[in-house]
Amino acid sequence: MIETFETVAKAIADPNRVRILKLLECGELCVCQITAVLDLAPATVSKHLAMLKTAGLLQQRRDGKWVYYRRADRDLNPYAPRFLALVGASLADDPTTANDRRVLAMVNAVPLRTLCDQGRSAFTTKE
Amino acid sequence: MIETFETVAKAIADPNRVRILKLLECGELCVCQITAVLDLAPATVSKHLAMLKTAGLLQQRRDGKWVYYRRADRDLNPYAPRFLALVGASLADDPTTANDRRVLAMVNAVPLRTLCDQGRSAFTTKE
DNA sequence: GTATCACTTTCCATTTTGACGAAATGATGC
DNA sequence: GCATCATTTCGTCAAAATGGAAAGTGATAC
Repeated sequence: MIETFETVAKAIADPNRVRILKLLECGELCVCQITAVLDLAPATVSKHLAMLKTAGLLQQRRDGKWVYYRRADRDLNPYAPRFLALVGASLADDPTTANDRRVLAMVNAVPLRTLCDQGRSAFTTKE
Repeated sequence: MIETFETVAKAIADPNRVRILKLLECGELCVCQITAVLDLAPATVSKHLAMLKTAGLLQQRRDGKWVYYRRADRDLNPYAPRFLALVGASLADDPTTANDRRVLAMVNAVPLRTLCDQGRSAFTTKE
């Protein structure tokens, strides 16, 4: 019980994982899109996503080569919904959150193929 | 902002600190009482309490030699109330929480002086 | 004043975490 | 079959977290 609680609490206790949760409030995203916004190594993002999934906060869906993550709708962890609600009610006016959303808009403007090929430079070097 | 959030989230992400928060739902407690229930070194408990206080989850009060901690009533951290509510709504039927409350009852049955002198043995070796 | 007591701070050892590159996986497309 | 591509797992490292013993603080009692 308390171990289950701990798993979710620890999952929330990292700023990059919270950024991921805030991003996914706008809808599901592919790993390469999340990677582009966070500006971290793919391996790092993948591990964060795995932890959030283990904590029951996220669910996974594969579509061809791409893997999409979204906020969990079924509750695999009894504490997950409460934590998701808490994150949802927090950081609405946080600068990092706001900036991530701005970057996400640029990411969304680029086709997935281009994004995977060129990574961040697909939109940062776009005058 | 997100750093402030992170501070509280990290404070919650340790089982012993959650145990402390659950204990303090019953009312304020002296450090030696908390130490007796958790069965950890005083230095360790003190450090956990300091972290919870820094996170804005707890407040402190000195009464003579004794220092009492209680859940924060003023919000020093904007996210603290939400986290306190979340913990309050969780782990009601957790075995660790239940056992801690049982031990707390025994601790409360012993005068503070005796408890500080003898520590845990003040009630564990009471046939 | 000094001694004592409850607690806190300062180390230090051990464990855990977060990050990345390199190699492995698993699906697509030829 | 094989090559390619998005993602994951593995191995490694530095940084952070946990726990406790020892020293330090600050209040009480004499």
